Amino acid sequence: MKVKLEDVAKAAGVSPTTVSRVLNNRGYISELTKKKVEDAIEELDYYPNDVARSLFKKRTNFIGLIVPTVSNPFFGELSLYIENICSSLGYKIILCNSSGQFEKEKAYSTMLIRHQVDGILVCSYNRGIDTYKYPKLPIVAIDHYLAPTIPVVGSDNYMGGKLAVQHLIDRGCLSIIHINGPLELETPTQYRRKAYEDLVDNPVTYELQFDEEDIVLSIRKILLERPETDGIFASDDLMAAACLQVARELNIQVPEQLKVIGYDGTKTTRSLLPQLTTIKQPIEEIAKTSVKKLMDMIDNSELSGPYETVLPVQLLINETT
Amino acid sequence: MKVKLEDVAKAAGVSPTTVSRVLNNRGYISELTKKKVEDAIEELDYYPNDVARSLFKKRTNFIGLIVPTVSNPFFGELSLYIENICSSLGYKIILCNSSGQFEKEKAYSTMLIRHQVDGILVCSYNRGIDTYKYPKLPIVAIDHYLAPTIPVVGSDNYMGGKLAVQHLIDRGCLSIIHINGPLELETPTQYRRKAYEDLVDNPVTYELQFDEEDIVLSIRKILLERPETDGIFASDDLMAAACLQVARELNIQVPEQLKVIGYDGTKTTRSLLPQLTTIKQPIEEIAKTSVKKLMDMIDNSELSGPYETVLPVQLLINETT
DNA sequence: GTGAAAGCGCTAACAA
DNA sequence: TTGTTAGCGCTTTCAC
Repeated sequence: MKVKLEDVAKAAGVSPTTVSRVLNNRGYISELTKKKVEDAIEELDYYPNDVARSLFKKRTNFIGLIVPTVSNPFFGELSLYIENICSSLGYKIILCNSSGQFEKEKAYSTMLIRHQVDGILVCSYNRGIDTYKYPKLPIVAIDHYLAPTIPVVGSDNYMGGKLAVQHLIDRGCLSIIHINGPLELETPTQYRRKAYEDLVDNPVTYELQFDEEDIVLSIRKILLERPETDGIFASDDLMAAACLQVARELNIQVPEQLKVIGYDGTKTTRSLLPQLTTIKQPIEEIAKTSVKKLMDMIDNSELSGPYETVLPVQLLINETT
Repeated sequence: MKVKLEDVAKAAGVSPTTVSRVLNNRGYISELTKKKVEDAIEELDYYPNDVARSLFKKRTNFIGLIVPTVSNPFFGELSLYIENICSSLGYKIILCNSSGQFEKEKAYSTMLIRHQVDGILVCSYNRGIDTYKYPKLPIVAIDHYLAPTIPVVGSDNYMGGKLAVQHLIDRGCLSIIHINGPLELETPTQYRRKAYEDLVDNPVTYELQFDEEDIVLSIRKILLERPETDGIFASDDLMAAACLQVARELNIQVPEQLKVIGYDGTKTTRSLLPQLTTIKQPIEEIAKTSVKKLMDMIDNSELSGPYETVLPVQLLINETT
């Protein structure tokens, strides 16, 4: 059996209450008793049971984090920051990779509620999950509009799209296409797309719904069909990389014949593909802001501050444009 | 207040036990009672409290996952697979990014024990964390030797190093250097390094202890100091990418003048940098095997099967060699 | 400065 | 087929 508080109490010759007091630094304890208890804890290698504690306190210090997939550089980096910040505040992260699937996300949200998480951070793509309406459950959405009552933290997608497309135009592109990826089923990229459509005369947006290999195939098809294309605004850096790969295969010179701009600008991308011109999202700021907002909601049980927070993005000009 | 089992019982006009039975599909219940209870659950929007359940059952279905950082493509991908598999088995992941720091990892392991996790998966780099000795706590280490009693799952690092270096030799490299990164403080890369040192006449290994920007600087310095270098075996793909970047800056032609091989071969790398020749680790297999082993330990409370599992790696030849 | 007792929400003997 | 009761390990009034 695991050693429990009662065992420590017996070993120290005091009551459970006293041990609890030592553990939580609460109330008056004599130095001597404190020492005895601490020795017993040490001696028995005792770890308090946080499940029991959570049950009593009605607070778990767990935060649920729902992302499409932590293997995507953007969400991986975001998850890292979020976890780090939460950890420094005494919160733990339950990681959920929804794959962008409605059913999965729904199952995860139910699971999180049953586990009594203190709050949920959602960066996934599905609307209409009514679990999120669970009374007084603090939720912050990242870059998505989940429901009218759920606050949103994100970066300026319209501005990002505008910066990207305007940059291509400035560089002399005359036939710019826009490529959207499989993960981007809803909200945020719509603004990037809107910016593109607002700035370009005959917008052509491709929505690629497939995975990796298919993406390369699709892009090859697109470039072969539209040889006049001289600019691509990809909705994320992975897409952009696929464009570069296809261009290499087809002997299209980048940036001379074709300019490519991506989106996200994660550290991973900047390390693996430093040539890529891209729109850099303020990932750490998004993490900080969303966690802060969630903590506010947890502590005050209501939303303070703005319903929506929009953080600035940045154009990183490199060699692909 | 949250609605609890008792509320459901009252609403359905039955005892708490009966509700519990319906919830767990245990024992005999008449269809009628079952229906009444289910209606009440629906009506009240009741979610069982898994904290209470865990306390009673002495089982949380939580698995702790300790990685250096989930933002690294290798660990990001590994975490995804691990979480997916665990989720399909009814387990939840508590994510811990240790940054490879001893103190952090120690704090995380204590936290996990206090939260009564059913097991821990460790892919971090610190030895001598005595928390891992906690009685009968199932632990599986990924690619690291934590302690003699903790089983290890990993890929064949020596073979990986050998494949990489032999490939460079086969391609005609005469002056091959090896670059090790900041995250790689211990075990697994040592075998890669050993293979390198076994195969090369005058091995020169650089251990870069700094972060991103410094790495590029260091590599530039190395290449300027050793212009005869015609082959680099980097200990991971990010390092390799930094080498390529420096080569570009210095106008060194890859692969003509310099050949570069990386390590890991994640999907992210293969998307962002498909030109890179690398050693591909069987990430999904590592995830499957380590979770399976952990589940065995949880269910049988002892280790079955081999203490160490070594999975095969694969040489992916691309354009940088 | 310390202890006794009740209870957090749930489950599982054991009875009925 | 259903209910009564005790208890998982902890914290916290309240009493001493």
